[in-house]
Amino acid sequence: MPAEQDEATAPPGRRAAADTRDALRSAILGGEYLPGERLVELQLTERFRASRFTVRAALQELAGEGLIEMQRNRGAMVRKVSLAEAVEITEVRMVLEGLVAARAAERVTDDQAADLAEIGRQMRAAVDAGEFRRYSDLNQRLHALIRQIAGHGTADGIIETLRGQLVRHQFMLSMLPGRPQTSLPQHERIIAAIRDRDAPAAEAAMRGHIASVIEALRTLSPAQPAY
Amino acid sequence: MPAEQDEATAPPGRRAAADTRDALRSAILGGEYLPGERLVELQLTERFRASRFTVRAALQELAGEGLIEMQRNRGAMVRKVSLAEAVEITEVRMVLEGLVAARAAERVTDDQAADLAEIGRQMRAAVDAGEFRRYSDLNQRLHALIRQIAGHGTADGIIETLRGQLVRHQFMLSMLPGRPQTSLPQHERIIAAIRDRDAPAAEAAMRGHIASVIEALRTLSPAQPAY
DNA sequence: GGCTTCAATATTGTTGACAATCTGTGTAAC
DNA sequence: GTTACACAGATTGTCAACAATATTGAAGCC
Repeated sequence: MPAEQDEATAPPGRRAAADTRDALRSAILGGEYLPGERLVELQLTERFRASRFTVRAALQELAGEGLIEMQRNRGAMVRKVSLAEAVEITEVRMVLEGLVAARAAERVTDDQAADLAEIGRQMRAAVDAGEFRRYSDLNQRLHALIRQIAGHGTADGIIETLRGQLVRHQFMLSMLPGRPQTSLPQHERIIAAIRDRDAPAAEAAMRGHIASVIEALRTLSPAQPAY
Repeated sequence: MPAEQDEATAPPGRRAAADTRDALRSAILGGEYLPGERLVELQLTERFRASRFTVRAALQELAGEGLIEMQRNRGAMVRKVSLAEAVEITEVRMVLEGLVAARAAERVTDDQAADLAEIGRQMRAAVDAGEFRRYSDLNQRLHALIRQIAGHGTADGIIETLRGQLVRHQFMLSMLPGRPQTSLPQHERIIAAIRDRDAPAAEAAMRGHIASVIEALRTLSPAQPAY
């Protein structure tokens, strides 16, 4: 039953709504549209080979995710996230990921604990080798695995939405010298607490980790545009 | 400049998109559409005197809020929130309101502290008088005031969204006998901690309060439909 | 020169119609 | 009696055209 059209082999004709939404989100997250940039429906129509109806539906969904802002009769633009907002968003992530870490500690299986430990080892190797990009990828995998172990759909969805709003800031963060040396032991503490099934320790470790991310964010203040 | 049309005096013609969304949300929250009930676009068109385009936009927004679910080619229905999901949602609220309470403790002014204390006194009076409805209203006002003091837009928006998903469950909760006697001292602890500018205590008190809500939720298990 | 006014243009808001898909019912074959 | 099928009705998905609104630039006035 070929109910869903294969995206790869889709003819040069129109795109489905979900495809357009995903493509536009990737373009925004990939930095092809900068914060504050206007998203004109006609242009998107041409770029994504979709009708205005489809484009508009995609814009509305992304507005719901906080990636863009829409004003009546004035169209959509990529949302600018101020430093203060970035801090707020990360504070929310801090408590949510803390909740998730605690729940992961309660539910982790031996196999999953081994997977966590393996990521921890690779992280240390990456830091030792100075492979920052690889460390950043592992960082994302670690947080994703913890969320998977926790199986907390509600928190997971919110965290994922918030993460999208911060791509630009997080990119700047990963450029900060000395971050890996600071965060590696924090990650290791998180892994250890989950392995030990110590929920309060896991929550505390995760919160401490993200609290230090917030501090680092604040040091970026000058790099932030005025508005 | 009468850019915005006055809702009250709006002619019997079409409704604006935002109005339709708000009206539909109120109808769902007010229980006029039950969980699982299908929301047929044509019916909504007639009820809200809006075009299908407008109705569809409203449905998409409410889907983003988690109030309804949309399936391709199968339309929208009011979301059923299982007990497990209600617990998850309340867990998220627990950590978010904890964050907000801590921040309120850091930022509260003397005037605001006095307002909090006044609500606390009225709560006690309402419990003593057995006025449960009034106590429930005060409960909502208390949480709202704390969030206003904190001024944490990101957490605030998420909490508000989650609250909408739980109206039905919270209604059942307020019917539980003995709840006010349990929650009143918890509320008083929260107020005292914020008044004392003790952020960690405020967070702990708020988390303890909502944790007991979660426990109460779990006792509702048999009242919950199978799916 | 700077400010207001006004028209031209660009862009978004909305509509009704048509196409695609799903759902339920009745019929026929086994 | 049960299953498979096909058809009809209901419902959603998409489109292109039209209406309403905001923006831009130039002309006129002080």
